[in-house]
Amino acid sequence: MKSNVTMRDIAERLGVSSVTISKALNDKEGVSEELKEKIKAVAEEMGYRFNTHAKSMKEGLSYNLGIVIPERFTGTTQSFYLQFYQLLSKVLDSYHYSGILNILSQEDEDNLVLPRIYNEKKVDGFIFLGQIDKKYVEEIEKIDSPVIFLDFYTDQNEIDSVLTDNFYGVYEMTNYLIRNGHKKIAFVGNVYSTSSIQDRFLGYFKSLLEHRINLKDEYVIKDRDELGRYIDINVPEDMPTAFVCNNDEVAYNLINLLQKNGIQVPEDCSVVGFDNSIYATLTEPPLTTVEVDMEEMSKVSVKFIMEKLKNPDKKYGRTFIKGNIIYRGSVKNIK
Amino acid sequence: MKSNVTMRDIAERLGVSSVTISKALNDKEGVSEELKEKIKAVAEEMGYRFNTHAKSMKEGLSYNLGIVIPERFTGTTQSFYLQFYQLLSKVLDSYHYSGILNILSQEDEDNLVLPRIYNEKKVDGFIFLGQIDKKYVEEIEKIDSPVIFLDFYTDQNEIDSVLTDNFYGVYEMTNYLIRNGHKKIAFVGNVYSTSSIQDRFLGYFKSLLEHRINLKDEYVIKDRDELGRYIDINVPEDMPTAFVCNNDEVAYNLINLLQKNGIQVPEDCSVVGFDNSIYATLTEPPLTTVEVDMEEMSKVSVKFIMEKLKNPDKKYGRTFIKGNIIYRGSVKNIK
DNA sequence: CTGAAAGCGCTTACAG
DNA sequence: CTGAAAGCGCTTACAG
Repeated sequence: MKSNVTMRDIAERLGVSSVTISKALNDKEGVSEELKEKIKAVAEEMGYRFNTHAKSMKEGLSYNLGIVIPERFTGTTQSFYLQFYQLLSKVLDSYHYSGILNILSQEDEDNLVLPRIYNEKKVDGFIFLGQIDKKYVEEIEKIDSPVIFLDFYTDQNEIDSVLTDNFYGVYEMTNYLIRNGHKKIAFVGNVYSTSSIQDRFLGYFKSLLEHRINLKDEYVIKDRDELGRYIDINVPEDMPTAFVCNNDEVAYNLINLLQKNGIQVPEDCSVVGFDNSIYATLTEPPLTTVEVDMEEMSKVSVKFIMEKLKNPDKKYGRTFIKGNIIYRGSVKNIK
Repeated sequence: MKSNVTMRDIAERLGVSSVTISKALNDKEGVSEELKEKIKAVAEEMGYRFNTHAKSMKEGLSYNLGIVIPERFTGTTQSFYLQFYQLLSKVLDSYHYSGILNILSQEDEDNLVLPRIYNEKKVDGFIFLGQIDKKYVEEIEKIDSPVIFLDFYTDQNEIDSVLTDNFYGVYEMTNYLIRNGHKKIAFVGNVYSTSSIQDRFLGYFKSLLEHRINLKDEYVIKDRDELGRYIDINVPEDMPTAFVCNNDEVAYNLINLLQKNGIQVPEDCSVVGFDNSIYATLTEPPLTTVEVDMEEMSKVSVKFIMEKLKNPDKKYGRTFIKGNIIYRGSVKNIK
């Protein structure tokens, strides 16, 4: 297969002009059906491959999107955002777009250096994943291409973001526990750590409020310090019948801790998580948890970018995508 | 920031030609140092962004590489290849290249459809990750751009591949067990399942041979059927003092199984894994295992592509990259 | 239905 | 040290 076959080559071979080739290959008006078929056949036969760069230059579109993940979210055990990238990549494919991954180094983030792919016009827009430094967000706002933030928002800036509905996810989960007869329900997570955890806590709190259950101070249990480092969990003296954990990993740790102390899950006490990550299937019993709808979030993010590409002034603000409760064995009906 | 600033705009502003701008911005010969500095300053000030597509069209290079992962390796729990993509992406960055992820759907693999990014000339070469159908490999060989296979090889074809050294990894691990006094050593894995597992088994076998230890049939224990589905592990009657597992997940399952039967690790018996995946840190005690050197494998793969780009006839064949043994608590010295 | 002309934004010889 | 000309491979009006 020779790679240097151009439309002109096909044109010469058929004794027509390259304009006609372009029209035929792009299924545009103005070429007879017969000629069109012939052109397509010859193109195939000659091993013709379309040169996107020529089109890009004409149109000013690259048909690529930049997906940016800050370096600190890319450890060996953290595949959450990579998973997102993979889904985004699939969605982009359906728009005939491609995704370019850009790991944002801590250095570039600190020095407010925008991604190289921006300065080289390699992409038509960006999706930024995860929490990003405020100053850097201000820098991003200067970008004159569509930008969507996925799984992050900040009130400081006018940004469009697509988020998982932390609040309602935990709200519904807590309702579910209450329907199963639980009243002594604890929340595990540091409310001052991230706004996701804060929202999850508030969902739990709203459910308690609606059911006239008092929020007890000792039932809000820290799992990490304010810098995000995990600390030992202190099980309260007055044992709850259920624990709402801010994520699956914490639920996993908690269950191990409880079992070491001879407390059986779910017989003696129920535990629920959030994320439906690998940890949710590693506990015995497996965790009832909230599955983040990454697929829907990816679809919505890309759709927004495409709309903004057509209409740059379009604003979306914050868009919340509901997750689904995955029912497994870690909750007991105690009615 | 206006995006439509071109070299010509800078040229007009400074009363020089766009050729001079090009030379200055690319640090080429033929522009006085003084003018060069001035041009760079004005470019910065005008918010100039380089248009890669124009360069690509001239040179026939896209400065992008396609990273292809078959769909079946992309489940929620399988982040191994995504991890690779991330590392590759970083390495590519140092070459001023970008990586475009392409999930190869089962349908396209079955129908021998090459990635769209190939037919659109969006990339200068490909790195294929993981095992791929023979017929599809034959199709890939027709690609007239550099191709490297990462973590896969087949004798059927003349392909260049970068592989983890399964053989020597397990060989050294088994030697390590023997140095610690173990003689009754079992291997856990189905030798007929994949060639990686086969090679790991052979490494184990070589170590036994060198130490004049007989290979016992009942010490080669199946963990899955030939289609790769996990089956129950049968612990042999004559209990080994150590188990060499073909990967960490299997080691994790084995340890759980042993502990359920009242056998303590490493007190009663030692267990080692392979991969240094998340499972290696989830066991109690954590697993002594072989860490695949993904970083080095990524570096080598990209380097090969770059060399092949300069010299298309260059052949590398199979390149093995050694992993490192990570020593943790799952092995006991029984001397 | 078909095509000649111009242009997208660079870079590469080559001439001065 | 500086620049005019040509070309990379398409597409978009416009003319016939």
